[in-house]
Amino acid sequence: MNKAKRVTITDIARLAGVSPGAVSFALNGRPGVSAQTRQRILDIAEESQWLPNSAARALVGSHAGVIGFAVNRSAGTLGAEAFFTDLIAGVQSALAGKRIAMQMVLVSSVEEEVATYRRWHSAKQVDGVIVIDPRDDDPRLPVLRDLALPAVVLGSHASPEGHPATIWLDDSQVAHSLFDYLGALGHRSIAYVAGPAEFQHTRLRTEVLAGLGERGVRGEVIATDFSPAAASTAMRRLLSRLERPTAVVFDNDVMAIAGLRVAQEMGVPVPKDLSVASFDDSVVAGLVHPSITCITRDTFGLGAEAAKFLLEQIDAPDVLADRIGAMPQLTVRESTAVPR
Amino acid sequence: MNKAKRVTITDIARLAGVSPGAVSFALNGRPGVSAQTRQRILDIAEESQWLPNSAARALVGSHAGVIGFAVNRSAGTLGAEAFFTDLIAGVQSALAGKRIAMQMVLVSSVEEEVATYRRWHSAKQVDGVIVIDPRDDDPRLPVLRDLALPAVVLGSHASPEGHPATIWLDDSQVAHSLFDYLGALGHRSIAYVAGPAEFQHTRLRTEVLAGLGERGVRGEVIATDFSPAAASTAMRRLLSRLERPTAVVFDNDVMAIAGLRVAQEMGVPVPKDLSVASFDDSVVAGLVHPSITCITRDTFGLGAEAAKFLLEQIDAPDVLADRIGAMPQLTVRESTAVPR
DNA sequence: GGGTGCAACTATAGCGATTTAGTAAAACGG
DNA sequence: CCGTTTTACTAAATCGCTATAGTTGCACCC
Repeated sequence: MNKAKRVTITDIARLAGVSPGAVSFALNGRPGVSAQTRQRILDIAEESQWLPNSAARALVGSHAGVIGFAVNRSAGTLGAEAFFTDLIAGVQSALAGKRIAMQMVLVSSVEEEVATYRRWHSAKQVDGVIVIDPRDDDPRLPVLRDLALPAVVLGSHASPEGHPATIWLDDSQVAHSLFDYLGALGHRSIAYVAGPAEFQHTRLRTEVLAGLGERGVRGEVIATDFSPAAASTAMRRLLSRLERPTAVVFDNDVMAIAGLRVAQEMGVPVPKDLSVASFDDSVVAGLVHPSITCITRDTFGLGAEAAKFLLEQIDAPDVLADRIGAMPQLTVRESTAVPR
Repeated sequence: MNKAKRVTITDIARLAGVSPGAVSFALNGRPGVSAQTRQRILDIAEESQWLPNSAARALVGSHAGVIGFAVNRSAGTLGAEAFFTDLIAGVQSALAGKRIAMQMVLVSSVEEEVATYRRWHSAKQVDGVIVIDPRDDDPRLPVLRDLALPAVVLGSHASPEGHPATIWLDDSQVAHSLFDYLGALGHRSIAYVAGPAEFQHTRLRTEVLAGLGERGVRGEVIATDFSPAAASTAMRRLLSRLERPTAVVFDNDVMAIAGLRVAQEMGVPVPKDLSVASFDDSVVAGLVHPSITCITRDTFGLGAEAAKFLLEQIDAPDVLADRIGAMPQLTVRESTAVPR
């Protein structure tokens, strides 16, 4: 068995004939060694394939070299939505090359999420976290503030400026761009099959839809748990009524696809008799037939920006300036049309 | 600003009036302290919300408390496939409760993947890894063996038994269950739109299809990069020919959905004139119209099993007994039928 | 020429756990 | 009741790295 003993800075120090301290200076680009010695040390480190032991580094108090991502979704809905993988892929793209890893954990409640942050902080396991799905009166934000754990929140929330840093996503704008589009097409009865009511974006979207009332649009909201089954049920109920809505908007693409299927099963032609749209895009939304009109967000880019922002904040926790996320675009596809 | 100073075993030792060593014994259920003292220490630790500093633990040489997962897929195809999220969700389910985290990284080549394993091992960043998509002559396996890094490989590969441990997935069986089904329906010309040729499962499936030649089935393989665009192109080419295949099988569900759309665009009724099937299932595959006949694998369960197996191996690296993964099932849906 | 400054290092003290060796007191045994 | 084992601890080393306080040696300058 290959023992593969790990190379430490002490080994390098011995090889270079200097003290471990000098090696540390050299490897971290700190003053305290001559250019010549520094180069010699770097060469030896390279040759002997030295890699820093992250545990030791984390212990001495600098960085853990890890950012954390706690996802509060059931395992089932996780796999269905492309949002997470896209976001993660974006985060990874920003982390590539840097010696920073991402730790991910699935939690099943906000309480558990908060506990995870506490544990991560206490165990010095992560340097910062990415937080999604802000809620009204979000219990996570004060905790992150208390722990002084660097964080980037994606979305819009009521918290005052400052920690935690936020990439603001203007959900009202987003809701407007989709609902206004449907209104402009002539739809006067729109149903919105939403996710859980406690999410901030659900509330904002609901408000925007309600706001269209002045313009003669009757809106209706059905809360679900994001599952395709719930979407099917909602759709079936909507289409069984005498007064059907002429457009149904879903919170994500999987629910929209589920809804689409129900419409087809019930013989309701889309988009002729019914328009369908989704607040979330994905590759598949553009591939099904009819393809689904969606709000297209650069989730990958968002993930990358979030990671970069987080890293900046970890480096300089005091320099805080919230950012505005890229505005999502409306992608009109085949599933929406002028109502009959 | 809340300083939130971290509690260490030294603090607990002081509070309990014992030495840090005794606290360590107590907290780890090791002999060396009286039952009474142990309880007192545990109580104090609980009260003061002590949590082990994982960096310190990793440094002394026990465990890092982290398992690693390096995914070699482009960011784009990652989000499209539910496989990864399902697998990850499964892994997480097995890790929940235990104090073990999962680190994930996206790599873009096998070389980079190998380098990642080297780095992880050298930096003692992970205790073990999960390896997917085995290849012919896989360069990763000898490296893992050399590093003696605990690992679990998912799939079938040519390596002799022993390290790394494997959960064998019988891809020939899987291929048989799908291709034989199509053959039994009466299909005599089957196209297989596959992933990259270097994957072991691509080869095995190709072999099975070729084997059907004796029974009068003409098979044909088109290699792609797993992207829906490539699937569309392949499908368009297949359907433009005079002699169309009567069934097309895709390596994953997203490609199948892309192919389905092409068929619909070209006015080829599915399943009447063309059967479509996929080697990978997902929620969406069952929701599109027509729903797609798939090989359904309990990916979530597989992830959970892989994680459990890996943890066992980390605990006892010498006790190795490969396992047989659960056999995937054929899920017949609307997209396949007797050919005209 | 002796004080001052600076560059280039070394020595050493942690960080928070684990772990081994050592020690005092209690229990045991004949 | 004395020698031996066991119990219940403490003291101290250790992991790999960082950071701070020295310690040289050499140039500079009035």
